[in-house]
Amino acid sequence: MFARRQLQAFISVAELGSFTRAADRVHLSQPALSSSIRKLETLLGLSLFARDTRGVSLTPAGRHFLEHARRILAEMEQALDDAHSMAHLQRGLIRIAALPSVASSCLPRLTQAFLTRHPHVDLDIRDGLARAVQEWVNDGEVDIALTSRPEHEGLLNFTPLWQDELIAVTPRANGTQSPDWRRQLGELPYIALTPDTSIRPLADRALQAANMATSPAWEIAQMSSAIAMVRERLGYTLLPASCIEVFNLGSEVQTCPVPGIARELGILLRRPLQQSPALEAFMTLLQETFQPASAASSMRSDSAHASGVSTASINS
Amino acid sequence: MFARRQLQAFISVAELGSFTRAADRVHLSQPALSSSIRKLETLLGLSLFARDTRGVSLTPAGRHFLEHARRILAEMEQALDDAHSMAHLQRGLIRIAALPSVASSCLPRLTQAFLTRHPHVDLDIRDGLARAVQEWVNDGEVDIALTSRPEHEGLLNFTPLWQDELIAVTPRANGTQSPDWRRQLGELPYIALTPDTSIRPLADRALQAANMATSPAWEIAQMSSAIAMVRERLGYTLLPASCIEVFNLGSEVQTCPVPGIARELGILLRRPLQQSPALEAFMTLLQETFQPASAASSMRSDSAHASGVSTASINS
DNA sequence: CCAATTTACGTTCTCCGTAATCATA
DNA sequence: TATGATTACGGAGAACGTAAATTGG
Repeated sequence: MFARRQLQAFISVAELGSFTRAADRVHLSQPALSSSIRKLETLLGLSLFARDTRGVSLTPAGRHFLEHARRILAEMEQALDDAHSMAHLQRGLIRIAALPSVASSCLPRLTQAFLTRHPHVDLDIRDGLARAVQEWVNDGEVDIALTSRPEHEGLLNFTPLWQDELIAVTPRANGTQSPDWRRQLGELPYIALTPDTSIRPLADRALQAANMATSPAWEIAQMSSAIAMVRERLGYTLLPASCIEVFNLGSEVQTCPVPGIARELGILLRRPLQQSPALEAFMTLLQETFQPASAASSMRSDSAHASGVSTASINS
Repeated sequence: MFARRQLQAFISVAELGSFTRAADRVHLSQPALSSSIRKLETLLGLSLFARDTRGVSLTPAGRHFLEHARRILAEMEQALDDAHSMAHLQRGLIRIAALPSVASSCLPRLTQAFLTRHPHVDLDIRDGLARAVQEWVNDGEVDIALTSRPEHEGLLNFTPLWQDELIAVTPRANGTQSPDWRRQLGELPYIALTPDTSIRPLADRALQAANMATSPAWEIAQMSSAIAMVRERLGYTLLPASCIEVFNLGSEVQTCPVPGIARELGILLRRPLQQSPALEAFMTLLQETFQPASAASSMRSDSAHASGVSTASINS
């Protein structure tokens, strides 16, 4: 009851003062419209129109109901419009969290690409250290995060997309460079990032694997600070490769890849997945960016509804 | 689309976070509810819920639509309530017009009786001369009028209910009273009401039929003024019988019925009839008051809908 | 007789419940 | 395995259109 067409029919009859013309406007046969109005009257328990062979006019109750009907219909139309706008990405909001390294390397490019495609969707981006990012996803404060794999997934769902190699950042040596990164370090102190970063456990593992001391001489939160200390020859540090293009390392510093150990970066979502069309489009962009060739390996996208409603899901 | 139950179903699922429990609440089988939600999603073109084996949760679009759904549903409920209140005479308004003679004689009693039956219905009563009353009905300013029969009915519909006899109001004679009203008048001047009253043409016809002069010595708008003039022995006047119980005639005045000539009083409506339940109840009261025995002569009341919607009509 | 609405009736589509299937913890 | 959602399918009911009847000028 109170279907949309029924209300439109009623309003049309009220406005046109004629069943015949109203039936024409709402694309219904005149008897069907008559029956529809009669249903409405039965439902409400009173007459809405004063019938006369020469057209019809509203009863007082009908006039009163007309106001309700207009409000209901307007609200319905707006709900439809809103939903369609969202579905067609004419509006929407994605709250994105990212590690600082991601936020300062590839995320800006992704953002730019996404906004070019969907200029009417708002992006809310915040950056933070791994632990904070994980909390945001867990608490539903953000819809999606680009971060490292969490230790315990729980309700979280991590999909790896790319790997970030570690590099050793050392003061520039006077002699020739050694291809072995461990030779470069010599007896320099270890400038570590703080334990709440995603780099720190990785760096420690790399040092351990190389039989080197993991006890840091310094613990620094910001990568830029660590680099500055290296420039002053206070020690060496291990950073994600992506930071090379982010920071101005300067001539006093040289870098050397640390093979074998890499950081998994990817998408962190909370289950159950709250798929909005905008988020879906963003994940499609991620997929195209990081897996341009294969579209069926670890990312799977399947349409659910014939009418364009699709539920893409990314699983590891 | 956007049926009431569908919105209730959606809201229930959103609130309970479970199809099963929501199905129980809205008295639907769980598959039926699932299908109903699916229809809604197809209509809107997006997913409203993030499905998970352990319950469901709203997507951002779903959260947004929930606000719309609540507003639409609330408006629907209120429209239903309003209509039912009107239908059950828990509220309503009747705008009534009446001639001064009616408004000061039988209408107050009718009003009292109606308000006793239906204390929640508002009555808007205005009195005026015949011409004005007719205009009000014609312009839709009132819903019903208790007045005399108009000269040209046109879109108007008059149903006679009772007759108002004419009486001659004369200064008290010293000698014995004559049974013939014409003897009482002697050579007294004629104090007439103004031509826009319904009495005047009637009074003139009565005088004409009795071969008496119809040229008035005075023309007065208010009956009370005419009576006061008779008390001063300025002449005689012809008034509706109902005014006897309205005005304090005093001992200086005596009245005498004028047989044969009577004023038809009744209901004046505009076509098409705008039947509200309240107006219908009022007309039922009129019918009972003026035709307590016969219910089928000139007043006909027939039920239209099984659900209590009835369309009473009064035709001559 | 004409214009407009209502009634009658058959077809089609939708809604809904039962039963079976699927997915996940 | 147990819980909860979806699919499959069949019947009851609603929506709709065509055609005939009704009403009032």
